[in-house]
Amino acid sequence: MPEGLEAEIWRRAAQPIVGRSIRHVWCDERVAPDGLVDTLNDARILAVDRTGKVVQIVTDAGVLGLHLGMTGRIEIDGTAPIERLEYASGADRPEWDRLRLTTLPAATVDGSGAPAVRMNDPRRLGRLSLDEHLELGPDLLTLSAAELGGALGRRTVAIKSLLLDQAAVAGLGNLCADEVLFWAGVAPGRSADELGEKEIVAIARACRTRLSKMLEAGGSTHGALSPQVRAGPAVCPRDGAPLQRSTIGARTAVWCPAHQR
DNA sequence: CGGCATGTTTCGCC
DNA sequence: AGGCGAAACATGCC
Repeated sequence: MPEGLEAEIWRRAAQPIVGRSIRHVWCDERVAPDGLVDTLNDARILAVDRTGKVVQIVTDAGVLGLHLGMTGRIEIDGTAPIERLEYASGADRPEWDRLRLTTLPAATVDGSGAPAVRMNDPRRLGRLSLDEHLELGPDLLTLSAAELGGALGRRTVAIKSLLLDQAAVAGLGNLCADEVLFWAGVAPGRSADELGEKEIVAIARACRTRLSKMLEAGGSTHGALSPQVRAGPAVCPRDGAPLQRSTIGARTAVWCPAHQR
């Protein structure tokens, strides 16, 4: 599930660890930069932030970045804010753990000794970073028409590909990009530079309004184009026309040719 | 077995 | 130089 919405859910859920000290760090060295463990041991957690899809644990010794990839999940104090991933195994095997971080004080909720932060990622496309400089576009939840217009420029890529470009707009993934275009009434394959002002306004507005609703509903899978709708032959939830599946930018786009033009 | 999956990075070609 | 598209990465599931 990890798109910007999931990262935001995890960021919120992680706030209880702010103010604690890191007692022990373990990580899968294949997905972490050298020196990460030594740097973070005994550091104090100052904040948990989000930049695009990246959850950032800010400490007085450095910023730990959690990139979830396609199948990464986070547990806080032994509790998973998002229980299961739509396009990943329902299993949760210890050998898929990529980060275990314990704190003082430890979790107070259940006294189970569970890590304060645990990242589990079956597919191992996710990774950890330390003091990484991120060059990302404006955030998906607050995107303005002016910001989107600036990102479009003279780009000739499909608008959907541009929305997935993290340097253009930060935090959108495949599901949210389809969802936003669905509500904005714009076909995903349209060249970015040929969009009119009204369409730019509609896309930016759809980001702010629809994505906020999806966030409160539970994340990227809670839109009109849910995984259930995407999976099979389905009709448009808005007008009943047959939905179309296309490959755009090497990803599957689901859209309604009747109202997305 | 083939194909597909919420993501990013890299490579070759304009 | 920089935009663009395809391929690669790693793994599980249907």
